[in-house]
Amino acid sequence: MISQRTKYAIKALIHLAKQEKGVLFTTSSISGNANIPKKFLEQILLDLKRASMVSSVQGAKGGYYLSKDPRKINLADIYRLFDGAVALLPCASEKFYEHCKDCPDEESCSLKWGLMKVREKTFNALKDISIYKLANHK
Amino acid sequence: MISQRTKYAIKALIHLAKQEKGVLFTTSSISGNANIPKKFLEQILLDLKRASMVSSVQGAKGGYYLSKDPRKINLADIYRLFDGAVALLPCASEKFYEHCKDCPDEESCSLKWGLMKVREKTFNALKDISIYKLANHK
DNA sequence: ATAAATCCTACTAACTTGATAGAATTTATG
DNA sequence: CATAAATTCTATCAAGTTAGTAGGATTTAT
Repeated sequence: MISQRTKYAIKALIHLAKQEKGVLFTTSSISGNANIPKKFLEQILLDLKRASMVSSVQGAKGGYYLSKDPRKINLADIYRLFDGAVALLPCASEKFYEHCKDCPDEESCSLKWGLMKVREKTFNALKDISIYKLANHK
Repeated sequence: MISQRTKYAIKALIHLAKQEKGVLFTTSSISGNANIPKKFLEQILLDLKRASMVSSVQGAKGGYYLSKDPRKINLADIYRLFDGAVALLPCASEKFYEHCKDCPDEESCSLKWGLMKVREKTFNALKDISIYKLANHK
């Protein structure tokens, strides 16, 4: 399951990607359009900014816009930003690897082996879905 | 991420699958071998029993054994039993479907469409890994 | 100067998770 | 038949996470 944060982030990015580029959107307008609590969305947009997916203009008449080609923003990136590891256990993770305390020998752990296979397939599936695809679907 | 419950369940099932069938294992012995807190494992084995993956013999000299062909127990089944939906949102789930309150039209929701594609790939990956494969790996 | 906007930090209620505890029940065995 | 060994069942709890709220500081167009 993805968190609300991730879900809202994706919806906000789709919203931005549907517009001509260069156009600014305020938190309020995205909030209203995508049905996301405004103050919560503020935090999410800031995180997306820190991750260089969006940029902002401060002050009156300011707002947010996509700062990256929507073909190059995909669900794997967004998922990792808010929810962390794609893998089902830290020991099977690429970006969030952690050693399993209770594992005597990770090399020979068949569970780790299995979960790494799952991770690869899930990662490919997530990576294949870009914001561009979502914004232009149908 | 999978919960500890799911992780322990898989480890316990692998342990049972590695033995000749018909042999009984007590909670204590599995707990010791697979490094799982005993009282916690008790609950997990009961859940696995209710799901017909294992059977038990009560009383002294009792214990648990695999009651299903380990080729037919896979990670998707176990995941769903303890952690629920494979899909990343309830609206994209097959077994745990729930309508999205904030979605005006699920038919045309591109996020749902994307997450269903991800769900299918993840599900196939999970389903492909059986307890038999894990128990006989390497 | 003012209003409109982003930016930043702290807080909190509700829920979930990972256990632990204790007792009831069942059954093999001496 | 008494006992010990095992499953079965239910309740409880501490710690962490999530989803959101609150309030203000800062920036900038007009």
